[in-house]
Amino acid sequence: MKMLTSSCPGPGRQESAARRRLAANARERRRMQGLNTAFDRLRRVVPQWGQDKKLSKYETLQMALSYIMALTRILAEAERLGSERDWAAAHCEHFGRDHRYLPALAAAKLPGEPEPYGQRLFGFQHEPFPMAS
DNA sequence: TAGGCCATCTGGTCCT
DNA sequence: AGGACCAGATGGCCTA
Repeated sequence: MKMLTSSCPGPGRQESAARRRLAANARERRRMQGLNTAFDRLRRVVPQWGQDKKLSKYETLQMALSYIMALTRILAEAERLGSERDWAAAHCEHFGRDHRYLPALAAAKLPGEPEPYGQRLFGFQHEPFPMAS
């Protein structure tokens, strides 16, 4: 005797499948919302050249990568300079005493400057990911 | 109007 | 079996 299988969907089975699909859709929506929340948090800590337009997800990832690399370079420089005192002095020399928040600093445009300060200072630019063709 | 970006749905795959 | 993750398809919104 053959049992009922997926090749013979009864009304109950169809209903169950539809319910599971809807549940999966809802989970996927929540998952993507979580991902977008994470992107928003990342956007807030990453420099944004010109505050007018929100970075796209792709741009956010690129900017985060460039930013981390820039900060890594700064840390390496600090190590090279030796003591924290030397580093602080060098930092003030480069950035001025009142600049403590790097993203804002990096994104800031000086009057008459064509590009943001950080971009000029760090050679800060997009380093595109290899895109699948 | 074309192109870019995004949200959502959907089916497939892998893991527990 | 069910959940998480992923990628493709689709349609909506916005901007140049």
